[in-house]
Amino acid sequence: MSLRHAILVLLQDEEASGYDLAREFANSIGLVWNATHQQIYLELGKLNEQNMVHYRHVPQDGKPDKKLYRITDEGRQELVRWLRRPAAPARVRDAFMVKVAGAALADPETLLGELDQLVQQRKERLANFEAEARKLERQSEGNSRFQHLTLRRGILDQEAWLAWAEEVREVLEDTLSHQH
Amino acid sequence: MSLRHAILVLLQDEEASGYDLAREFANSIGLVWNATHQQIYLELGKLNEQNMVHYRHVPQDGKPDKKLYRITDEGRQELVRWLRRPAAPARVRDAFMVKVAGAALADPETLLGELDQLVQQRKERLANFEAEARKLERQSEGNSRFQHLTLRRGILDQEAWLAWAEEVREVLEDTLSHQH
DNA sequence: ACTGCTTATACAACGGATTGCGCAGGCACA
DNA sequence: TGTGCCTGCGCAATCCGTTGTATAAGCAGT
Repeated sequence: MSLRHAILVLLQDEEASGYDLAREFANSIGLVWNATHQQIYLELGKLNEQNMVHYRHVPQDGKPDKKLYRITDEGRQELVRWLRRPAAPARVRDAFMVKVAGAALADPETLLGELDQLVQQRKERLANFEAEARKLERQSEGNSRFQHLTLRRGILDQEAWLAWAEEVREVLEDTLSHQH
Repeated sequence: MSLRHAILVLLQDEEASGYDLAREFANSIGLVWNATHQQIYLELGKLNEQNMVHYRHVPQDGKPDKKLYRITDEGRQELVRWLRRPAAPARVRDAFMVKVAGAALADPETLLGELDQLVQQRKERLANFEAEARKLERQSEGNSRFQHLTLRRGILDQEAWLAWAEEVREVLEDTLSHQH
C-alpha cells in the first residue's frame, strides 16, 4: 500500500493536480510504480481526509477547473516514517516474459512481431530518459541528484532489456528457419 | 488475469504440486511474475474445475500427501490461444526505487544499509541464475532454449541492477560526507 | 460534421491479490 | 524439551486495482 508514498514523493518538490500526477506515473515513475488516474484521484481524496495533503481550487477557462495539491507537514512526517521502514519486496507482472518462457507452444512469427513493437517502445522510452537526464545534469541542485538516479535506473533497464531482446530474436529466427 | 497462464507454462514440461510451483514462483519465474501459495492453490482449484489441469493424489510418508498436477489438452489449447493474443503491458511495484526518488528526505545511512542487503540478495540470485543457465547449456532440447532465455533475462537484469546500485552508493556516500 | 485527443475529476462494480489464520507431521539444532 | 524450518494443503476477510461509465469543453485533423 505505498501508492500514497509514491504520490507524496512526487508532491515533495511541486504542487500538482491529479492529472499532472497521472502523467508522471505514465512516464518517469511509471517504470517503477504504475497507477491509473482512477487510483490516483481516490488516493488523493484519502490523503486529503487524513491531512497529508491540501489542495486549492484553481478555475480555468477553456479547460475544466483543477485542484492543485500540496504536501503538508503531516504528509512529510509520514513520508519520513515510511522511508525509515524497510521497503516491501518488489513485485513484477510481465506477461510477455511469461510468453517467452512458454514459447515452445507459440507461433514464432507472432512473437517476433510483438517483440518488434516492444523494442520500438523501449527505444523511445530510452531516448526520453536520456533527454531528461541531460536536462537534469545541467541544473544540479540537492534534490535533482536523486531524480537523476531514478532516470539512470530507467536507462540501464531499457538497455539491458534491448540487449536481451536481441538474444530472443536470434533464437526465434533460428526456430523459424528450422520450421521450414 | 494471467497467473493461470504462468502456471500452465510451468506445467507444460513437468508434473508438479502446488508447493513445487510456489517454489518456482519464488525463484526463477518470480522475477517476472510473482504469486504466493494461497493464490496458486486457489488458481489450481479453478483450473481443475475447468479441466485445464488434472491431478493425481500421491500419499507420502514422513511428509504430507500431495497432489501432482498435469496440464490437459484443453489447458494446452487455452495456452496457445493466450500466446496468440497480445500480452498485457508489464506492471511494476518497486518500493525501494520510490524511496530512492524521495531520498532527499531520507536518512542516507539507513538507505545505504538497505542497499547493501538488496545488493547481497541480487548477487545471490545472479549466482543461482548463472548456475542454472550452465546446466541448461549442456542439455539442449527444443524447449530448454526458451527456459534459457528466461534465465538470461534474469542475469542481465541483476547485472544492470547491480551496476545501478553502485551509482546509488556513490551519491549516498557523497551526501553523507557533506553532512558531517 | 465527425472522430479522436487533451485537459480535468469522479463513482460504481467486479475480480484479483494480499494478509491472516489454521492444520499436520517430520527433522535438525541447541 | 523447545524453537524454528521444511513440506504440504486450504479458507476467509479485506484491500487493492482494473474496467466501465459519466461529465464537460476545446482543439486538430479528415
